[in-house]
Amino acid sequence: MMENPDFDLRDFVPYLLNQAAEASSLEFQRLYKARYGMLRAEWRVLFHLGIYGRMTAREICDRSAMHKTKISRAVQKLADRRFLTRDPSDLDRRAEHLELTAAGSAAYRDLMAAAADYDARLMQGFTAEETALLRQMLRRLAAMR
Amino acid sequence: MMENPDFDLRDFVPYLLNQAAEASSLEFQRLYKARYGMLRAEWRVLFHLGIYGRMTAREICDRSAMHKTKISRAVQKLADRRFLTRDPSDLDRRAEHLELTAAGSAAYRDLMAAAADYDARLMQGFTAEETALLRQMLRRLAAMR
DNA sequence: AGGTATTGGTTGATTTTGTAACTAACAAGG
DNA sequence: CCTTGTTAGTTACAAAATCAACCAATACCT
Repeated sequence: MMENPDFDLRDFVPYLLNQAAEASSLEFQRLYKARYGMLRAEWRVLFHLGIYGRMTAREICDRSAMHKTKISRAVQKLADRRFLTRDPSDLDRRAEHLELTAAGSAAYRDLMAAAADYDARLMQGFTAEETALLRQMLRRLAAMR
Repeated sequence: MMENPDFDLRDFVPYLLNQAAEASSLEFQRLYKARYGMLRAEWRVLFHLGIYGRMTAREICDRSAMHKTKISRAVQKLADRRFLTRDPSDLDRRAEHLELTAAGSAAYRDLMAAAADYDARLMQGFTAEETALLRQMLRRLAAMR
């Protein structure tokens, strides 16, 4: 527990991360909200299913580190909008396999393209090396939980 | 709007930022919650007043990019706990100058030391150069809003 | 001065999130 | 089988965030 009298809270990494996360999410958030009326949890579930394909809520939970109630509610809304189907598992009748419908898949591809575009814009002031290092550091920090 | 068919959403910077922000905030959040029963908004107001000294809610709002209702409620709670005093401004009678009390100041210094410590632990797997670059990039991303 | 717009700050209603408790299904051990 | 423990997912309730409306003070404009 060493003291550091020169520490400036404006440099506190969790604080900076939160500021950067909020600022960088804002515009994209408006996009999926405006286009599909989605919340962040819904967008995340959508994109997990888009990337990994058919999977259960539990698997999304493991991979995304979202809380299971958030996922449960997001899945419900996406199912209401016919963006995904729920298919009870034969092996474990508690679990359901979730899978994007054609509409869900289209929304996923649309938002994925928008995200790629947005990401490029966001990072355009940085070099490729800086961006790669940033991603790598963020992944490590995220994995520390 | 150029297409990038190779883009992986797991590399989407806003997503990584959110994951890293959440993971890195978690432990520290528990600390100020346990020690002072504070919410994140309260801790932020506290530390803005600790850093900048006497200032109004509006100034905190500008500097922190928190919503004014969150600040208003955080200020109320901190005032209830006698962590700050509210002093109506002479120049503008709508505004109040906020200032930490001795107790508020002590809490600030305590948490500030804990933050410094936590920050060091968080970044100990990275080089000083990497950490400096990370901070710099986060500041730029945060300022983009 | 008088009218209108803007600003600092608060409040209440609505939405979203987090916490716990719960149901139903499975699993392991005897 | 029967008990105990665990797991997938949902629901109910409490805590918190967001949004719109609001009040009072100030600024702007003529």
